[in-house]
Amino acid sequence: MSTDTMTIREMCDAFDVTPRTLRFYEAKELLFPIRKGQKRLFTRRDRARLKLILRGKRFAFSLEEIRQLLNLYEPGNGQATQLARTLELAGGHLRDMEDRRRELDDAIGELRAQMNLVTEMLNDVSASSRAAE
Amino acid sequence: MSTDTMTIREMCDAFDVTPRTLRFYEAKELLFPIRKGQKRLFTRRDRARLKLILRGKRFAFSLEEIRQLLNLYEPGNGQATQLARTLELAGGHLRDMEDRRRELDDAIGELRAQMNLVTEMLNDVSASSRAAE
DNA sequence: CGTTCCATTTACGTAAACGTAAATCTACTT
DNA sequence: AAGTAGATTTACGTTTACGTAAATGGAACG
Repeated sequence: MSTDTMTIREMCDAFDVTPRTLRFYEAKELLFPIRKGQKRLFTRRDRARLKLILRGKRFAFSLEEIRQLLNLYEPGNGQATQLARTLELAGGHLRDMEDRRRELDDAIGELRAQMNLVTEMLNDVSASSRAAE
Repeated sequence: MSTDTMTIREMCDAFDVTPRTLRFYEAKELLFPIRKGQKRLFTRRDRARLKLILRGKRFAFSLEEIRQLLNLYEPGNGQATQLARTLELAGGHLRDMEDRRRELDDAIGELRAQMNLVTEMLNDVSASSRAAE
């Protein structure tokens, strides 16, 4: 089987980010690449986390918010009270995302309506230009 | 009928932003409040734009991107070529938002799955603690 | 008329998220 | 052994999106 870990350059190519970004995320404790001598090796876990990080960014979550949310996806066999707390947080996050989904649907609907208006305006313009010949 | 315009304070209360933010958006040409003497008066148009601005921010658009997108909602009776260009831009934006919706749906699905896992873990923990009595 | 209360202007400050340059370090390669 | 090509470290720089403080300007109130 293949290496299962990726170098920093492979990561950059795969996710379209810079080395600086990956090191920055590591410094912020969002990623935990292992070290082979001096160099970083990114694991499957790092790749999963990076995917979630980039997704979070597209929805305007700060890196600090993302860092906390990442724990929801790795609730490392804790105490019952800890698991319950995780569920609580996840529930709040879920509601947040559902709200965003509604907002996004609204935005899409409004944009479509607006595009229809513009299309009509365009038809009118070209119709009147034909009539003027 | 009532004034139809709002003071800066009324805007701040209505949209939960600071005066600084509204002046900043005006400086960036995202809002165009009229002036009554020294003071700003925000119109219905400004309120519609602000709503779109805040929405855009929640989806990680930069103010500059938002400024350009705002024009899609006010295609001021231009030339046919101009309207066509607007439609083009709007189409791109629409695809972008539809992509985001798919991504958001994925994220919601994954989070729900994760919550189910945690719920099971929680059940197991409390079951084993009962069995230990 | 003096005070109080906002709004405005101007300008410097700040947090987040990296960019970028310089020096060091390996690891090959010729 | 010398070169070179990529990775790392360190540290200062930059952009975006405002925050914040100081000075100024009406206007409304007692």
